[in-house]
Amino acid sequence: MPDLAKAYDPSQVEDKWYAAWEQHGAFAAHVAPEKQPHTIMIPPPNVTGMLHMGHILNNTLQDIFTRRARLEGKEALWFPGTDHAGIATQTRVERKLRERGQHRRDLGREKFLEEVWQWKEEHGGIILNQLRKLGASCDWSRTSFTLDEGYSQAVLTAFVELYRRGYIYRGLRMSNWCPVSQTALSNEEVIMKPQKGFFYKMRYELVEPATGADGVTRTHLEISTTRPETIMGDTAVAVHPEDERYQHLVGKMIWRPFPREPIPIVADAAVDKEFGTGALKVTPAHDTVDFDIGQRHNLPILDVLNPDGTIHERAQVFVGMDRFEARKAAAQKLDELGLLIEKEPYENNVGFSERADVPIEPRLTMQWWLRYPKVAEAKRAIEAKDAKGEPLLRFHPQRWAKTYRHWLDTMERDNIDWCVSRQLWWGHRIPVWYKKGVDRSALTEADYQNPELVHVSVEGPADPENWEQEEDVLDTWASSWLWPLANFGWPNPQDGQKQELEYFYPTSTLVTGFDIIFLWVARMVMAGLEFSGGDKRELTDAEIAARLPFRDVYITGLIRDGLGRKMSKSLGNSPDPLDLIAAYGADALRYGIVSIAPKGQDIRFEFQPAKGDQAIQSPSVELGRNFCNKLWNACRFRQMSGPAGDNSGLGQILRRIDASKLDRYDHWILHRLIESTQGIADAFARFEMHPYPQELYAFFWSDYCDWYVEASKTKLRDESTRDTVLAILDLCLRQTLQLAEPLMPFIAEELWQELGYVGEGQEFLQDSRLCTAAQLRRELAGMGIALDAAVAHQVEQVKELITQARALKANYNVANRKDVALRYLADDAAMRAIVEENLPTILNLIPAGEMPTIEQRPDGMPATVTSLGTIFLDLASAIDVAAEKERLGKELAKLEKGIKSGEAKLSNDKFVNQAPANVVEGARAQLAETKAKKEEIERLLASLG
RNA sequence: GGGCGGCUAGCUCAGCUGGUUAGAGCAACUGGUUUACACCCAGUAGGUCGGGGGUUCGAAUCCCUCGCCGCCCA
Repeated sequence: MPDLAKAYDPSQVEDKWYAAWEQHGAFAAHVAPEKQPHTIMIPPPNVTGMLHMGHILNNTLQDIFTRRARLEGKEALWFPGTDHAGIATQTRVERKLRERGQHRRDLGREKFLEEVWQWKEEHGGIILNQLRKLGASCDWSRTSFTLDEGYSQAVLTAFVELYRRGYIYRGLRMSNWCPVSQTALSNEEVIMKPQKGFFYKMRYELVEPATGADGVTRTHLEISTTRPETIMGDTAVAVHPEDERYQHLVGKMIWRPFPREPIPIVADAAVDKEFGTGALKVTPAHDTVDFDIGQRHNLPILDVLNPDGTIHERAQVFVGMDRFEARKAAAQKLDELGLLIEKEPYENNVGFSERADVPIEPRLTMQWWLRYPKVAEAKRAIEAKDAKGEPLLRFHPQRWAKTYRHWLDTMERDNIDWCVSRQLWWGHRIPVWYKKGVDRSALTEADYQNPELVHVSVEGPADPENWEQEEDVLDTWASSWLWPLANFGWPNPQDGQKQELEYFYPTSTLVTGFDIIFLWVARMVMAGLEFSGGDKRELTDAEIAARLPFRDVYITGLIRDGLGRKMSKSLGNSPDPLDLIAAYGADALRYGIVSIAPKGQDIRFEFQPAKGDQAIQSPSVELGRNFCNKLWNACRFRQMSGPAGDNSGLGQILRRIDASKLDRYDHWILHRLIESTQGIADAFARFEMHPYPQELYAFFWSDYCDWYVEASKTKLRDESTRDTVLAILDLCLRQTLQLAEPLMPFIAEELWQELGYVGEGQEFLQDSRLCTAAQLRRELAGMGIALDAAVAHQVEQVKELITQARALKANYNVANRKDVALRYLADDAAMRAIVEENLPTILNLIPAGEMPTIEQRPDGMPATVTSLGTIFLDLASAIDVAAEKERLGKELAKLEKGIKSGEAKLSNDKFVNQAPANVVEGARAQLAETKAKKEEIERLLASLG
């Protein structure tokens, strides 16, 4: 009796093995010079985050790459950790304080940070434990956090170095301001969203009426805007210098309606003549285009908004009102003044704060800026080729390199700098100190270089009592861009870390979503190029290759719901992955998510939430669960089929095979095993994970279970072949478990242990080594088993014959009769040999009671024509001649179509002469086979009268 | 406005540098439980590969063009 239960139950298996792996330090990686390193740095999730479907996909893939590398004998390190997520975490703690009626300023900086650390301690480990449920084989002993002591040193060092190298400056510039978080943001954290609003057409009164070239005298100028609440900040009206309608007005004054004040009309090429009325109200404090116009015309900057988005006293009207309330109020006031012409519905793109999800305000603020280093080198990384002709930095799928490239081009062309300061407390405080009493807003560029006034260092000034530290902290991405470096102790490696950095860096593969190619991937590349190695302005290709933080970037798609919508909390269309694990098991979820993840495309994940006592449901995860169960039961069948043999290694299993006892099926399944091993290896080499579960499924389910195991049942009853067949089953299962382990580690481990595959001195499946297709072929050859592709092809023909026979039975409604009598007719002796040799198996698989070979075509029997000959179904009663004729007629038409196309091709001299010989030969062979079938069907039809 | 994708069976997608008569899974339909698995087995049906043009002996595949759909950057 088998030890295995009738159905696979992941709950009995998963936690047990994860605990065992962790206890034995199975995922710990060490410097091992004799082995090739394989390193993956986890994209650090937010420390207070929760696992969502995106994490499942992303981390399953990382685990697959890591576990596969282990099986290939590499020293595989998957480095885990979390990100302090400045805005997100601070916002959550502030929300908690608000519930207590407090504000962070009430506590002061230090006390507030204590609160955040407290929150981090309570909620910080959750997501990492969730990853354990998924089976993630991270080296947890290394778990890192971007605000750890050592990591912080690295972040501050990077800042100080960049400052020293001249990449960092402080300046009053237009930046993206989030009125909710009350901090500046970088361009990359602003999401453009189409927003429904109104386009207000209004008129401003000219101080003096003016007569144009057309002789018409105007008293007003029409202007359109989507933001009337900024009228109070207008310091000019601008028109295009070549706009004939307005040329006579340039240089004149016009009344700002409220507060009523004359402002100039200027000419500026930035104005779009075609847009709206072609006249633009200029609010330099609240729009980047307007700011630039203001700079060109020396216009005053009148900021009428408070940091929280309410109206400032300077505006004189609507003071204290929220900006959106003020918009309505301003429109109404325009109307009251008779200045509003019309208000039409309008949709435009508005920048939203990624975290707070509110429209950002372009605002003139003092911030710290970083000129991106090594932009040219970052571009060369995808262009320069290594010795094998591959790019130094590879994106998978490759097209994402274009996106990466496009962003770098824009940064370079438009001189866009990175705003790295944040007006937050949770983060790395900028390591800059100002001499007490210094007016910071008055500091010049030269002052910043004067150590008497400004101190920049990691340690801080020696006399801190005389200095005040900068209040701002750094953008979280300005810490995570050092992730691959800082985690190995850069810039001050402690004991042993120096070798670690040398060994594990550059890392192998980065797995991440396309949405952070700019935020993270490109910046990590630049940080690696700038810091991994000495201070050097320009790098050679070899230096780029050595400094890059990773070689391959695997870009995943975005998970959407069944309707194609982005998954979000507010829509409630995102399943809790832990519910799915509870319902189906982690392996099933991993299988399901990888099998629906096409290359780099968005992924639709269908599911039905739990309802009543009905657990959560998902078709793709169900597929994974079914596959697990199939794997389980195939192993269960193996246990039931005979006593266990020595399975402790590939060699031990091979020695149990008697090569002389192998038949066509054995050759065929071993051939397929090698093909699948190769197919999966190819998928890994190309970084295409979609074919991986498919190949496993096709081999294991469709070939091994549906055909080989079924065929082997006859031979298992025969004492003379039994041991050899058992050894082949063991061999196939062993290789399958190894191939499946990266995808489904839990069930693979359980079955590996259960079937006794654990080798001498080994503990887990991961301690074994995966044979390549070539090695496997060699090992088999070493045992006198030379696989013959022609023999494998014959089995495909036998499969076709069986399928045809089954279909014939089904057509006559005797599909489930096992005792039907068939007749077999073939002129070709070779064909007959194949069929007769395999007859017991064939009869078993059809199934049929008998199928003697006959010499004469019998009358009155329905038949089917296969590539190995004709099969007749002997029905005791007369057949339905009309129905049989119709069926054969349809088949005949299909064949004739094939013949027509084949003949057309072969009668074309150009095809015969120009196409490759094997293609022509293939066409000939197929035509001959199709013709033979057709002729046979014609004979059958004739015999029906 | 600039750029990047997608359009193949009812649904989700494979079909890579052009080469046999276009595939898979799911769903549908028919039939099945004598002991690996109903989380199963066997079978059936379903596509003029978004439209049009071109290159070629040969196009789902390459080129042009048009049409939708999605995303990114302005």
